[in-house]
Amino acid sequence: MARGKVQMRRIENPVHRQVTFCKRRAGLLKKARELSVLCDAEIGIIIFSTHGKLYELATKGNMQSLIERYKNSCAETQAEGAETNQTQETVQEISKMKQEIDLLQKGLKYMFGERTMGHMTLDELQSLEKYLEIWMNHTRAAKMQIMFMEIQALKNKEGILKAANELLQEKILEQNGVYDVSPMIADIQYPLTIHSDSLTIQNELFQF
Amino acid sequence: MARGKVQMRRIENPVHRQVTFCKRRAGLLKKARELSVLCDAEIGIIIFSTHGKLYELATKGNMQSLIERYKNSCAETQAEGAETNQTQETVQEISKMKQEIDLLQKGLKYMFGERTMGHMTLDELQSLEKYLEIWMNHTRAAKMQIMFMEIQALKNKEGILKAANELLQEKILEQNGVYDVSPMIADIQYPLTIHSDSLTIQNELFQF
DNA sequence: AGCTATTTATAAGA
DNA sequence: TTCTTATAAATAGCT
Repeated sequence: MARGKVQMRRIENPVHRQVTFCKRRAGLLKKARELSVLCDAEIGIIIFSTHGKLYELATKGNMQSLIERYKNSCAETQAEGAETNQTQETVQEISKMKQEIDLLQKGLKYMFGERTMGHMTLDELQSLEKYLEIWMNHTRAAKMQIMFMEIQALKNKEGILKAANELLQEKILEQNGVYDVSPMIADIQYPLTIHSDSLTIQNELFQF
Repeated sequence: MARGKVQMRRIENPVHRQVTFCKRRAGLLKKARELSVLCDAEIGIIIFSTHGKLYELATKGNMQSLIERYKNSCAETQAEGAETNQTQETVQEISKMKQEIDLLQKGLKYMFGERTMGHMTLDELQSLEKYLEIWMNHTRAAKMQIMFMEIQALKNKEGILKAANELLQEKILEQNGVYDVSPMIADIQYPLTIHSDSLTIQNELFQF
């Protein structure tokens, strides 16, 4: 496209190919981001280089949620058993978050649109993004703590229950030396469905 | 890119946006095919238009196999359930975070200090803070998911243990009708100390 | 990694 | 949609 037309076939010179890969890859991802912004589209790109190195882009949310959406959109219902229930509710949460992200993007455009964005280089924007990220840790930390306490409480509960189980088993063995109770735990079916109450914390944390 | 520079923001005119979407989508897919041929790369593109219509491209094989390859390639990154307990590392992480917060505050002053901060009202700053917060959800979401899975796993464990307890208590009552075992749980001391291994998730979540 | 001469992509208009 | 065309972007070949 410059200094000579290029033939649409695999570039045989490895150095030349690597350079072109690098340049065009950057160009492709830029174009994708532009299309996403200009036309409000959700775009995901996965690139594997000749030697298997992965490059990816997901313009909204993450690649995982995009792939989920893709699979849903393809209507290829793969019966994967109970594990699908978990991801399904998670996907719902993610789409809810996507709405929040859209809101933000509009907000940020309002805040920065004409004032600074236009005068900032890509490097500056990347730095800004990093600063914002670090700053938010401060705000998040408090909310995170709630979650850690929740986890801790659950782990404590687990410990208590395990100890109780052991004592109860000992008690049984005292009373009946030959009866083996350990298979009892294995018999209890593992509950895979995420119950709505387990998502309460999530909702609280995303309210501001 | 012709007959006038275009601003990188959502095109508000729906007709204009649709036309641009159509043109740029074609351009993007063409670029992807070119890159794939020239550099022998495997490329997959998924595009969802504003109204959810799906457009896709997979340069080698089909999208399904590409997604499989993608997941395999990602699997390396997702270290699962590595709960190594190291209180020292946690402390180091916290001080590292404090440094990052300081860095950020300096960075923000640099970014906004003389340019816009001085011209922003308190209301504007508060709005800004809120927007930043919402934006960060995007980045956090993936990490949050790990925590929710952790919580879910613990709740499942709890459920199993509780059920096991009940069965064990029933068993005891069967064998000894007068012995009351319920106080046993209350007798176990509640562990208030947060053990270091429960903070491992925190470390992972604050790494970028 | 930068630098241009060219080729491409595409915004606006028809 | 599709075509045209003036212009903005991307980038091939070199350093």
